[in-house]
Amino acid sequence: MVRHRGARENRREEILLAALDVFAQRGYTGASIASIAERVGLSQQGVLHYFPSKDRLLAEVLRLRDERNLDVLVLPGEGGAITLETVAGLVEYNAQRRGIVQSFTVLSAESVIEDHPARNFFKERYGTSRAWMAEVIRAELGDELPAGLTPEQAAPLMFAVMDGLQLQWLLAPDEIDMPGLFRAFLSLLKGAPRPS
Amino acid sequence: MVRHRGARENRREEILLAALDVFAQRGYTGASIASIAERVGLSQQGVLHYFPSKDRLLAEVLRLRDERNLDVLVLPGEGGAITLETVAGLVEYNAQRRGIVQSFTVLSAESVIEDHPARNFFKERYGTSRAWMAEVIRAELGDELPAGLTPEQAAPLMFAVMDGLQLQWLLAPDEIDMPGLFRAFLSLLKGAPRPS
DNA sequence: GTCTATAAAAAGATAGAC
DNA sequence: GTCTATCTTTTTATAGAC
Repeated sequence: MVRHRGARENRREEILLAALDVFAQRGYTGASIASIAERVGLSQQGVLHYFPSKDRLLAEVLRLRDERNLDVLVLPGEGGAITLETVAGLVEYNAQRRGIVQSFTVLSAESVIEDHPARNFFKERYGTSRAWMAEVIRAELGDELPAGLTPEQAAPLMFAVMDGLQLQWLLAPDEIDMPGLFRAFLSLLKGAPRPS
Repeated sequence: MVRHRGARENRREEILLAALDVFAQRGYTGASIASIAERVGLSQQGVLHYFPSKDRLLAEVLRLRDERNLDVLVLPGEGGAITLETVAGLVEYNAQRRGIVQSFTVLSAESVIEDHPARNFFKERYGTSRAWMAEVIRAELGDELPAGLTPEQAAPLMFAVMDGLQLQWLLAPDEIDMPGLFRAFLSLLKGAPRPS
């Protein structure tokens, strides 16, 4: 690890954060390396010194964002165990990080395009996420959910609700109570009795 | 209405369909007018003759796609009434129109970007959609849903599930049974008893 | 490590010929 | 109605100076 003098100990991370921001505001296709460079006071070529291409920059941005989310997901859990409450907490956290949510929403949807550099990342990410979410659900609610659902069915629905709510919330933050609606969905899964 | 001779009675619609296709494959930002033009055997300027700008082209594409969906939604309903079964039918229909779904997924997510030309379209679209969906739910399931949910809460969840499942399905069609999972969510809403 | 210079391609849009 | 020509801007990326 090479050390540099001055305030700029880690330009790389600085660039990654700026890139996440710009991708959020313009999407991957719409973002230019130059605009990212501007944020950190570099020239376009200065950025390309750290990341050989735009594709690679995106790849590393996604890895960073995943690490951060993992932090939020795992840290509050007791003993590292993820619960449905932890997940609800993540949604609450997201409701206060519009930029992060927006970057994720735009990039994941963009990734369905053929040959998109992030396509594989998101495909695998959803695959593994569904797997551990099914286990979280099973551990907490058992094998039999309301209406005969299985944890394996509930898991993709969970992420669908999260993603879909994010989209509506980004478009109309005042109309959509994202955490509240997510918790409403959770209570549907838990089969809680009506308060009547 | 001017009439032209030959097979090309309506170039405009031809272009709109091609544009929908290209937007699906590359997103709005990533799509070029030239690539759309190529599909219909025109030059870039040939397309610009019918639509003054890329923004306007997008606007008309979205209007077209909405009309089509409305067809699917309303036609099968008896007497024009939309039911939850009609909505499930729409999801089934979508599962066989990957291109359409992809264009919607990419464009709607892109639209959350500031100053995106489709932003207002989607914001209003979701707003009105949630309103009529809440009424559809109320008409069919009444005012009290499982776990104390209201139709006004269920409506955004419904669209969230639809959109979120589309994303996962586009990335992994073999892993995600989109219509089946949507029906599973519906049964959750209906509070159907477990088949045990 | 960061810059200037530069290449090479592609984009949206306008003007005007036919 | 469709084209060629052209303008202007922007893009990613390379080469090489300091």
